[in-house]
Amino acid sequence: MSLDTRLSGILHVLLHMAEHRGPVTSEVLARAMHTNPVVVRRVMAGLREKRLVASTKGHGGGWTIACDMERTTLRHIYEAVGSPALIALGNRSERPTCLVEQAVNAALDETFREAEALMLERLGGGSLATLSADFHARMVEHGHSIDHHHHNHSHDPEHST
Amino acid sequence: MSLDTRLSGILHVLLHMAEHRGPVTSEVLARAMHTNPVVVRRVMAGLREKRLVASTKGHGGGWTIACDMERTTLRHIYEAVGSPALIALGNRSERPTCLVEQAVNAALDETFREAEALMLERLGGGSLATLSADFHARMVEHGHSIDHHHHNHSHDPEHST
DNA sequence: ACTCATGTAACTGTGTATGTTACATGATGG
DNA sequence: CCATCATGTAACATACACAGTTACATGAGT
Repeated sequence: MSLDTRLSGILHVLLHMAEHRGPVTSEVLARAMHTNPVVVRRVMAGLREKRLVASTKGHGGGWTIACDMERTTLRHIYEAVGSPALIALGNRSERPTCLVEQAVNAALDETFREAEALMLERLGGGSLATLSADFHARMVEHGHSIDHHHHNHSHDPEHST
Repeated sequence: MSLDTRLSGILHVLLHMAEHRGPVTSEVLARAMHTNPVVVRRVMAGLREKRLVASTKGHGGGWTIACDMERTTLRHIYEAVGSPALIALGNRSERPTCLVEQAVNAALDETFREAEALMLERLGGGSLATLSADFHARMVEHGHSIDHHHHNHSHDPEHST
């Protein structure tokens, strides 16, 4: 089965935005994410509805973070992209009349619910700030080498990736 | 995303088989599962390789359970159907050179791994016998009413669902 | 031999995430 | 005020995996 990568992608994009002072265009974010600007806008639209990011049009426009990164968790982001299914397995039929199927569903649903709850709890326990801090730690670990990441530390945000 | 229902379906089928004395044909199992006989054979092929079920051709042929239902766990069945992905989310790229993406992947992978481990543990903790017992308990609860499940208790296995 | 049932290949159907093109809308700057 | 830039969105194309279907070969039983 092909996996849903919207959460992964949008987190990547948000962390890049956090390193910028001004707005970042979909065009720039799309290059960092190796995808199309429209895909970025499509996913960002969900975050904008939740006021996690803001967009401005025209010259010098683009996307900016509009939330407190300390308070915003990965779960908030997950929900903003539409709360896609976390578990890849399912039952053949909900509300079956067959008792055999009811027993099977009950056993599997229990397992699925537990795993889903665990994932939501873990996502709710990590903030964007924590994630960004982890990124910075990795940067230090790599000796701030610009070659090994997509962000540059120059004072000109126009040339960052 | 559409869910993988092979585990659910095959468990349904196995529990029905457990109520039968002789072999059960793909045709009969397919009707209980509301699907096509070929789909049943396709999934059962994986179980046969693991010697969990056996198949016989010709008159009076069909599928029979070839394992100890006390010792066989849902995890064994899960693996027999090919260990499909449990988690529906993924990273946009494995082994990224971008440190931002590495940080994102690390955070998500940790969560995914934990949830996956939990699911495998739960699946490994439930046997086919337990599941079958749960089914029988449900049957008692419903006053053994034949109308509410697909299995009949007559002495003629040829007319069971 | 005839029938029944599995074994399997090949093809189709379907749903969803993703990618792309096209164009409208609105903001900025000269 | 008009050209440019960037978002907003619809519409369509693509990719992929599970599920369903058709067709036919193989082997077992009567």
